[in-house]
Amino acid sequence: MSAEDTDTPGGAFIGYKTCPVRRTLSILNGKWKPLIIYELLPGPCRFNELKRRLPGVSQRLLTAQLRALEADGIVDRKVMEVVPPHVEYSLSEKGRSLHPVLQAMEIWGENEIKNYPIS
Amino acid sequence: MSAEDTDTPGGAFIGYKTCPVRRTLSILNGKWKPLIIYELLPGPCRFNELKRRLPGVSQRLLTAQLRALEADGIVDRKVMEVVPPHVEYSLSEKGRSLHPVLQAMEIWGENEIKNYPIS
DNA sequence: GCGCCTAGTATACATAAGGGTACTGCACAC
DNA sequence: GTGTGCAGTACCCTTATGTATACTAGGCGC
Repeated sequence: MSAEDTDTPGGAFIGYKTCPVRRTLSILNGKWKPLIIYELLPGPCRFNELKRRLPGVSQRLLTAQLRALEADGIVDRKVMEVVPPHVEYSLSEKGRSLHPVLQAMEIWGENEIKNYPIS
Repeated sequence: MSAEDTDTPGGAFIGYKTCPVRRTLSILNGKWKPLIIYELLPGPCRFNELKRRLPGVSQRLLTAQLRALEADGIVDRKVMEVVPPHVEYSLSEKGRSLHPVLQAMEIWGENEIKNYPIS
């Protein structure tokens, strides 16, 4: 990494402009973001369905991380103006391009669970 | 993911026992951990050299994340009893097995930087 | 024998990120 | 009119991370 891009106005990663790993981490740096992307890989999903698929996440956090992913162009948010409200989240092209990263995580985790099962 | 492993005593990931992605995230969930592993991939490295290679990290954080990675069996810590002190960090076999994950992140980041350069 | 060097460790304090729960407004079922 | 589902928002609290400083122990210059 070059030492020139040491700017990080909003707490983003120093060096995300030039360091590939930091650039990727600047997108995936939320606790739930990789899991959200992982759950959206098969196809679009509504808010509460996503919440059910991600045990442990709170509404507040899920909203916040979805908004961040939307701002980064990873997730698309489609609002149907009906009652009850219907909001559909899906991966953008850029989001789908993260598939190999999530897949690598999945493969490593599968191997870990197989070799070192817990309780 | 099954709903049974909802235990997470110390703030670890719910479901890390059975969900592969969560299992991987339970190891990589620190802001600097992926970068530390990335920097250690080429070979062993001393503390201050690591610090120099990771602009933006503080001594305190680097120490803490190295200890966490050590506890997870990702990083080996070798202390030479000399003056001045000499401590060498390196990846364990388990740590090296994370190479594909870091590589996927690197590739994605490279592509991003190429397609969407910043300033 | 005093101050400065290395390679860290330890402490204190501030801010950022994560988390829990209650609450909204509207429609539908009962 | 009570309960349920949807897609959030508001409020408050706990971890995680960031910053700064002081400390270890021996060796070196003077």
